[in-house]
Amino acid sequence: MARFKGQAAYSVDAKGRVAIPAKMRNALTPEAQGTFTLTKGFEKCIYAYPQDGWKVKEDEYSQLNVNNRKARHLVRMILMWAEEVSLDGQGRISLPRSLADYAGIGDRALIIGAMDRIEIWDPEAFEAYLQEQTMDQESLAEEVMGF
Amino acid sequence: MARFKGQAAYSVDAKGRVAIPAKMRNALTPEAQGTFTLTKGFEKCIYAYPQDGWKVKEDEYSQLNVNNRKARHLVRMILMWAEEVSLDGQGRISLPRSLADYAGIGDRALIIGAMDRIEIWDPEAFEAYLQEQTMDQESLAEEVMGF
DNA sequence: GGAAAACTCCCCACTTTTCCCCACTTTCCC
DNA sequence: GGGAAAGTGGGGAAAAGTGGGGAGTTTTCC
Repeated sequence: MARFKGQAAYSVDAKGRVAIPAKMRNALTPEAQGTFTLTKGFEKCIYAYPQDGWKVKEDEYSQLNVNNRKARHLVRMILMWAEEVSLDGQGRISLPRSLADYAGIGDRALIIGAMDRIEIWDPEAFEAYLQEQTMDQESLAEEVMGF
Repeated sequence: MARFKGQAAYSVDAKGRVAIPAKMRNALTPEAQGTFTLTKGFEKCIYAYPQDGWKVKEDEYSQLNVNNRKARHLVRMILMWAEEVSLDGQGRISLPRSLADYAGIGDRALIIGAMDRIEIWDPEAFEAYLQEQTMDQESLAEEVMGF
């Protein structure tokens, strides 16, 4: 499965298209077939899963208990915003209006590799997100990874 | 896995390239394939992990739970600055602008071997770092290793 | 129901950046 | 001292990024 890393800012053209960084395109496995599934991120951004990685996510959701009201709601919320997009000849995808609006994306987008997914942010929204995060990286690493 | 040691100062050319000392290049295992992953160091410098060493780090991060807010943040902070670079025919790598800026690197760079990684410093920033460290080496060794 | 607008998915064209290769200088080491 | 390896610099081809045209389809709205 592809592992994404790095970050770069790209322009979003009048047609709502953004380039996916070449480094991330090259990290895609052939199984992904140049296709991503986009969904709402937990933060104010768009998550883009390569097709093969999304399959795994779907399997996880399908194992949730349908008899649990909260689980049903979660699956709805995630799937209702999911949309499949493919790279065009120039290595771009087009952002669905609804998701771009949710993430507050205008004519620039910040693209961040985050392991199994790519995140697409409005540059200013990302700045704001960073401001909210108070914990320094060393303490965070200590708490999360526990050493 | 490679173990790096020693230090040397090199020039950074107009294209942002620095030579990796031959001694460190020779210490690389074939598995590294002449490739490094660069990230922000905890101090004001760039960390360069050989590809095989970085793989181990990445495996740790991939096991973090994406449904945990702090874990998501940590992965973002680490991976967004991570960039893969390869040695060119002359044994150089090119420093991404963003990381060079973070480390304050201009036209000279100090390259230091630090076990499983290489550190790339601005010579003056390293001087300043040394000034800040007040504890002498003997007491340091006692505190860190003398249990 | 039909025209206009919007959207999608192909292209092609241009600019900028990256990277690969060649050449020269310096250092190292026998 | 001489050859090889290491370090430094730059030119040019190829790739990446950006913008737009236009055909075909769908949606909107009168």
